[in-house]
Amino acid sequence: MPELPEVETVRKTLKNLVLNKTIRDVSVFWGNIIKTPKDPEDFARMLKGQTIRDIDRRGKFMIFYLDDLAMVSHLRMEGKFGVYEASVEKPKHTHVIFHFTDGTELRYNDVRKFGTMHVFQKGEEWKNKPLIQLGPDPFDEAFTLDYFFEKLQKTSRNIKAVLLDQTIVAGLGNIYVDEALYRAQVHPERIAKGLTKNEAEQVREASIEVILEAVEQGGTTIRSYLNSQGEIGMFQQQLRVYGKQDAPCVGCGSPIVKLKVSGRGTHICPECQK
DNA sequence: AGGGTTCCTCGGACGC
DNA sequence: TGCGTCCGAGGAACCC
Repeated sequence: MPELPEVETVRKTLKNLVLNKTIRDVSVFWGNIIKTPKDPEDFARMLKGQTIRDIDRRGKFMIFYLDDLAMVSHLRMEGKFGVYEASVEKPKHTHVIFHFTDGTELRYNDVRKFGTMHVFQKGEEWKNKPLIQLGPDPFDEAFTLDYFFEKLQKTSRNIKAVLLDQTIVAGLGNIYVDEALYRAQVHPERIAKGLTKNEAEQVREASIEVILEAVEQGGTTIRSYLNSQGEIGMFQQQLRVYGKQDAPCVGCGSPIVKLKVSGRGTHICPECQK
């Protein structure tokens, strides 16, 4: 499940592979992935002849900058980008292919078909969904304690739901929220407005710390995540609660418990998180 | 405002 | 034991 650290790792590895390549044509095999413009043929027409100039990222979104366009891509659960020679056989679940003029192609593969792509004229990407409402990255200087604490005051949702809300802070998903709340020793079902300012700061700092460590480690590979060079991440070795149900807590030895919070599988140490 | 539903496929669990 | 069936996993848009 690509969250910020996995998307950042994909961004870095993919950038080396596609920079300055020119799109000759685009094939879309599953149209629902293309959200803007609505018609996949218009999407393909816009991209033809454009050269990839940069790849940026905000939260879990990658932003491909071309000559005149910005392509915003979300991998959701299982989306993957890879660059191949056109002669290499196309595997199952390849839904979009960007054919380059040099005989290679950028392929988008996604078993669940949940990923999305939007193309805008450059500059329009921040004025439209999906980027317009996105909050800051956790390590962005805009993610201050005052900002975060004020957001917490305004909602009766639990703290886990708030951390998963991409309009508040962008990039945390189920894995890193569980890890951050464990490190902050805060129970995921705590009502956001009930946290003290000190607890909010613990949560904020733990979120930043977990995300930075995971970026450093090239992300977390659970089941299927690989970067664009086919390499796994290493952060799964640092996980303390996610997927660790029944294992002893590294802090106190009590068994890690799995429960459901806001409809999500959630992992906690019931002794350490209050 | 916030909870429920939807998208989609696979693999693991379950039943016989 | 082996095979078929069912359901959970999950991010975010959309609906009420």
